[in-house]
Amino acid sequence: MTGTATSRTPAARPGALTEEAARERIIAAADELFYGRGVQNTGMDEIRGAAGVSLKRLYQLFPSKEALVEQMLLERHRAWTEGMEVAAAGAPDAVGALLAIYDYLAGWFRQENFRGCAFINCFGEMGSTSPRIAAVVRRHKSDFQEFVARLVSDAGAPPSLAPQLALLAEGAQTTAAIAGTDESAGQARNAAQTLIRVALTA
Amino acid sequence: MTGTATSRTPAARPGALTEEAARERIIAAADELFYGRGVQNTGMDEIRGAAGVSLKRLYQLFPSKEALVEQMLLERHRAWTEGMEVAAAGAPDAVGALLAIYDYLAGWFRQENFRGCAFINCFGEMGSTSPRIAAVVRRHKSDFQEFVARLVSDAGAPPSLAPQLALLAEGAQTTAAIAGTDESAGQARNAAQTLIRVALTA
DNA sequence: CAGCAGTGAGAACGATCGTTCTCCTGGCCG
DNA sequence: CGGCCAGGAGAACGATCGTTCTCACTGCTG
Repeated sequence: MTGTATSRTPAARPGALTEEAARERIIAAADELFYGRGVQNTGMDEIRGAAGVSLKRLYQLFPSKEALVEQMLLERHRAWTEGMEVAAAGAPDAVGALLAIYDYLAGWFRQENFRGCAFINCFGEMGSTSPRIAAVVRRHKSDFQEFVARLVSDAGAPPSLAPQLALLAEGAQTTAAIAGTDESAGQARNAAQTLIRVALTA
Repeated sequence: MTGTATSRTPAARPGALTEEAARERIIAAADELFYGRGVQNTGMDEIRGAAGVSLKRLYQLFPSKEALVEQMLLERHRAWTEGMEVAAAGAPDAVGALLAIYDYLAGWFRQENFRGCAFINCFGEMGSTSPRIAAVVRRHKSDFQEFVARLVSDAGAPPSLAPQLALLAEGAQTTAAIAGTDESAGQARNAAQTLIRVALTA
């Protein structure tokens, strides 16, 4: 606003990172550390080190730790939504799309850095002190509910099936995180199959 | 050990609390504060204030914050197990006992201080840094799995039903916590009813 | 009655951490 | 070529917090 008319992008500095690149590296570092170790067990200094930026740059792009957590959750939400939609789109039919949810979860659970749902973890850690974070988490969960409801509708099943299938997915996530195994995905898938079959033949 | 032969209980001091009473008050305060606000958002000083004991006494009874968290979780585990067993025992038959799980959850969700499963919350907050806490959480969840498995066996249903019903209970807890409503209990109950019916008529 | 053991109240300590500030270096524009 | 602005590295600051220590007191024991 107050700049001169020639507000060129400083961008292409040789040794330095472009703003976009710095943003991405910071978010990636925040995701790995916050998710892997917990938000409160990770200092901003560690994020800086892992991202390879200066503290100044870090605070220039994200005004506070809370804002960084929020942005990393939003990015995770984007990736989750995209992953779910791709998985559903690859299924042969509407019922297959619903079951694909649990196959997607199974693949996630098998990743060695899997530590449960980042949203649930952050909610437990900051939900009571940060309304912004709590809102992002609620939004994520309600978006997932809507996603499942859409697939249920496509399959021609009654709407009451959707929250039931969502509960199975939620339970599978926390169970896999705590037990440290991926079997809950298959169990949820089997239960979902039964519920879908009954709902469709009613 | 090194005390004199007359190791009497100092117990009945007029103004002071007995060791047992202090323990209970501390655990109660820890439960309320740790659960309501998160472990890391609660200082030992606040626990002391809420329990009405001195810091010295507090550290004498619980050698560290981690130990206090562990003991409060163990107490919660006891209360949860007892509540579940009472709820199941009050049901007319084995299927009713399984469904009573979700009624018990519904009652819990409606409590105004409900903030999700304390074990999941603590796991997210300390699971990666405290093996002791992680172990208590895993034990709690596996005990619940066994409890459900026993009821499923009593009902004459195949063992594969048990983890499915447990997933519904887990999902209902996190969903209720984040959404702030109790409807997930009813949804889980309905889904459970369907799964049980199918499992028994197979 | 003298002494001691345990206690309450709270100060003190050491560490951590979120955030800001200082200093310095190196391109870019005029 | 000289001033200027952006950025990097890291020190510094202020607050919080887990844990321990000090000190005065009280009720019991011998």
